[in-house]
Amino acid sequence: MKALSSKQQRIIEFIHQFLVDNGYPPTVREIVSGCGISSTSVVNYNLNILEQEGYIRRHSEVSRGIELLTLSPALRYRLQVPIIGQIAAGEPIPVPTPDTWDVTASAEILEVTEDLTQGREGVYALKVKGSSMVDALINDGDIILMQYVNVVENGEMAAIWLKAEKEVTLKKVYIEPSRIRLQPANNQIRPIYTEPDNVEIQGRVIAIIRQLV
Amino acid sequence: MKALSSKQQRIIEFIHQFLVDNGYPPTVREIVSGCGISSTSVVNYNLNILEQEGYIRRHSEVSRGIELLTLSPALRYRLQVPIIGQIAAGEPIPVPTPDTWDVTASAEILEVTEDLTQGREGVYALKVKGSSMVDALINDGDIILMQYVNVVENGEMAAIWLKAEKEVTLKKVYIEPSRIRLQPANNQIRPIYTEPDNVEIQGRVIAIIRQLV
DNA sequence: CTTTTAATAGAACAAATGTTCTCCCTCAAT
DNA sequence: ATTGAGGGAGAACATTTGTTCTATTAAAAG
Repeated sequence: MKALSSKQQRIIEFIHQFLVDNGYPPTVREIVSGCGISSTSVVNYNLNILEQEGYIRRHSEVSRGIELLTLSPALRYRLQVPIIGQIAAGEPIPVPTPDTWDVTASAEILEVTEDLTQGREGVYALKVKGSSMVDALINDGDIILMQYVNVVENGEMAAIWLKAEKEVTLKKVYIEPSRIRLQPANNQIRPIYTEPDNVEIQGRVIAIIRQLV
Repeated sequence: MKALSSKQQRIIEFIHQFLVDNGYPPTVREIVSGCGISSTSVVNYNLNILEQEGYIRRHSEVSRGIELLTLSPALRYRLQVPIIGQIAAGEPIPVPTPDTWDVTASAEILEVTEDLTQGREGVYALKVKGSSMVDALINDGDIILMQYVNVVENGEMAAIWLKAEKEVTLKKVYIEPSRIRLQPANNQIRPIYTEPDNVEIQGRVIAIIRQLV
C-alpha cells in the first residue's frame, strides 16, 4: 500500500463515517459534496486509485458499491477463535489441528476483539472443567485464550504438562538454575519446584474470560 | 415489535447476509431475486412494514437506503464500554454518571463483543486494584464488567458494599430467611452471613476479563 | 521552453433503482 | 353472495447514480 494523498485519506475517512452514520456507503456524488470535491470524475479517479491500492473494493455498475476493506467490521473488530476443547487437571490439553482451526467447522466459537489477542497468531480457546485451577484464580467454566507455543518468557502464564504427576496446570513459569519454579497466579500460595525434564509447555495463556450471568 | 411473517424474516436475514458479504445493503430488486419474490412492489410493501415495526430504517429515494437497526454496524460489531474507575476493597465503587457514560469522553475504553454483554443496558467496566478479591477468583489488574442494578437474583455475583465493615466485596448473593449469605466464587471458602441492612448492592457482575500477556 | 504526466472540471449518457399505479388473488367476516 | 382487508404481480415512470468523454490546469521531466 502506497501512501495516500490527503484527498484520498479524506475520502476514506468520509466513507467510514458515512457508513457508521447511515448503515450504507455513500454515492460518488455524496462523496463530492461531503469532501468538498468539485466533480464526480475526480472522485471516480481517486476511488480507482484507492481500489488499486487495496483500501476499498468497487463493484462496478452498482450504486453505492464501495466496500471498505481497511476496516471491514467483520474482519477488524471481531475475531473468531475456535473453542477446541476442555482443559482439566488430569488430561493434557487438546492440541490444535487443521480441523479444529477451521473456524467455520468448529463446534464452538468465541468472538473477541482484537485488543484481547493483540494480533497474535495461533490463538485458540479452551473451556475449564473442574475446580482444580483455583490456585490460578481460574474457575470451572472459565474460558482460557491460549496461544500455541512451546517456549515462554520468564514469568508468563503457561499451560504445563507435568509428566511425572500426569497433570496439567496453569502457572507462571520461571526458569531458575537447575530447576523450574511454577508460581500460581494467586501469590498467597507457595510455588512448586520441579525439574526441567518434567515440564512440557503446552501453550501460553493470553487471557481469561469468565462469563457470569 | 410484532411478529414477522416468514417472508419478512427471510428478507431481514437476506439483508444481513448481503451486508456481511458485500459491505453495502441490497437493492429492492436484489431482495426480489435473493428471496425468491416475484415483484419489487411486494418487497417494497414488506420493507415498509419492517420499517414500521422498527427492524429497519428506510431512506427515501436513496438507492440501497436500507439501514438494519437490529444490527447496525456501530452497535453490533464493536461495543464500547467505558472503564469508569477502579474497584478496591476499602472504597465504594464509582457510580456511573452522565460524564463517565459518554464513551467518547471516557479516558479508557474496553471493546467487547455483544455476546459478553448479551445486549444488556447500563454496562460499564472497572479495573481491579489489589489482591483483596482472590476469594472471588479475581486478581489485581482484572477487568470487571458490571451492570448498574440495585437488585440481583439469588445466586448472582454482585458488588456489595458492607456498611459496617466499610468494604466492597464481590460475592454471590443468596437471600435467606432473616439473613443474607454471601458466597465466594471459590467454593472452597466458607460463606459469610450478614444482615440485610448491612448490604448495599452496587451492581451485578457480568463478566471478568483477565489479560495476561 | 517543450513534453509528459497527474489531477481536475463539467457535461452527457445509459443503466440502476426507488416509487407508484392498477389489476388480481385469497380468505375471512358479514 | 358480497365485501373488504391483506398480500401479490407487473408495468411504467422519474430519479439517482456509475461511467465515460473531452477539455483544462499544474506540476514534473526532458
